Amino acid sequence: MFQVRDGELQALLWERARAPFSGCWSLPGGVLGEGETLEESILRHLETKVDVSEVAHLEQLGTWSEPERHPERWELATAYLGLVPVGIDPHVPADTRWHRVDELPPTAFDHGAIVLAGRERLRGKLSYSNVGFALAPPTFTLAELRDIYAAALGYDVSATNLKRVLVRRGVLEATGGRRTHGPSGGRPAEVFRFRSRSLEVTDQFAVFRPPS
Amino acid sequence: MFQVRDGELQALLWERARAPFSGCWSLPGGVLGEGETLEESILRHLETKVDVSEVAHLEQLGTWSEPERHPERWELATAYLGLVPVGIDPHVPADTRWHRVDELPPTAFDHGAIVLAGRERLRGKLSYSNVGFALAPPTFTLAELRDIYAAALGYDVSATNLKRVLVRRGVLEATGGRRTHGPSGGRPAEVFRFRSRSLEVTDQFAVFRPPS
DNA sequence: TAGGTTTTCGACTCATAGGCGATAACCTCG
DNA sequence: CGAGGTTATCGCCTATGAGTCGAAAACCTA
Repeated sequence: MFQVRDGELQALLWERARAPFSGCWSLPGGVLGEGETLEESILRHLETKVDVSEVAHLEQLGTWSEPERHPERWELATAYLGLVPVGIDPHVPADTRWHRVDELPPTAFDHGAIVLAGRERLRGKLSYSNVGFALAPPTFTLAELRDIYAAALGYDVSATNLKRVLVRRGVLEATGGRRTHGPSGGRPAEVFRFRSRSLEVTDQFAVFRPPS
Repeated sequence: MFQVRDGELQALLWERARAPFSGCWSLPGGVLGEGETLEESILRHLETKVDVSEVAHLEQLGTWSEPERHPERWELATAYLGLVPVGIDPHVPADTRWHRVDELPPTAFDHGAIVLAGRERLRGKLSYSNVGFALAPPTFTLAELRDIYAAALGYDVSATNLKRVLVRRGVLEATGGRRTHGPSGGRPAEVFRFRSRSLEVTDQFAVFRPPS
């Protein structure tokens, strides 16, 4: 589970009280039940940590199978990538905390590598899809969206260019409203929203394609 | 396993002799052994069908977990995408055949959907990576490479543009050799090869990025 | 109403992609 | 050996999308 918090990309982890990896931080999840779908299972285990209705996007990341990943048992793990919009502060249990992806604490198993794989997946999709909807609140100004993209991508982003690109692609649309920033004044910003709140991929990256 | 054969993208399938899905066509694979990596397992099962040293690229595609996918048992499947270069004609058992992905025969389980998911993954990566190396022979002319791309992508491709794009990206390089086409004459074509024969992703698709 | 602040717009440059005709370099056949 | 056919390649053009930057717009406070 990823969320942009305090201007940085953070991941939800819980601290293990028992061996193996006691004291290390671990991804939320658990054992797959018989006759259960992987996605059902993820949501079932997630419910013990957060309100799953706040998860705006969920997709399968991959399956890790190295036998050494677990010191005691032979156990595969299928990881999912989940995104929570900014502005939501889900209630989490005492052993569970958000951690900056850039400075992960010691992690259990291969969970550190899985988190980094999830970040790369997210970064790629931000460029060629509308996944941003799952990180952004329902409506937002361009400055706010720029900060979200910058946090997730890890580098500065120009608000001018971000708007042009996303509007041209039909990903963003103006709500018509305006919002003023704070006590310091400044021109009120236009308020935008994502046209769709389900994953859509930009087809423009199909290269070598003759314009039909 | 995909290969471009007779100018079309084809997938390797074997015909089931026993229930369930007797007479339907099935993906090569089998049950994961204890303490085995998924990739090791795939290669082990594949060895009974083809010479695995001819597989130029192998990557995990995803894990399918719907309980209804198997009529008798509860069974997950992790699928891999493998690519074999043109020109190789691996010896396969009697029950195993290549099938055009565009006209799949009746398939067992959800294997039809898995094949189509693999094709989409391949099509995407052809645009933003050098995966072509795994479909092309060691050296080739541009006309040959164009035909491979056209077969995999499903639409015509211009050789002029293909060369320009792949050379600019540093994916292709000329060997210096030339090759003449056949009895009908014509200017001899330049011979190319892929600069690298392992997967490399074009970074140009990271949009919103200021040129550092 | 002046000055500060933030947002937005427009003009420009740049890089990559795609189209098309011209030319190059081979063949075969008379 | 030259004419005509065939295939490959190159050069020039256009189109499109991305990135930069400065100017103007629209708010605030003093």
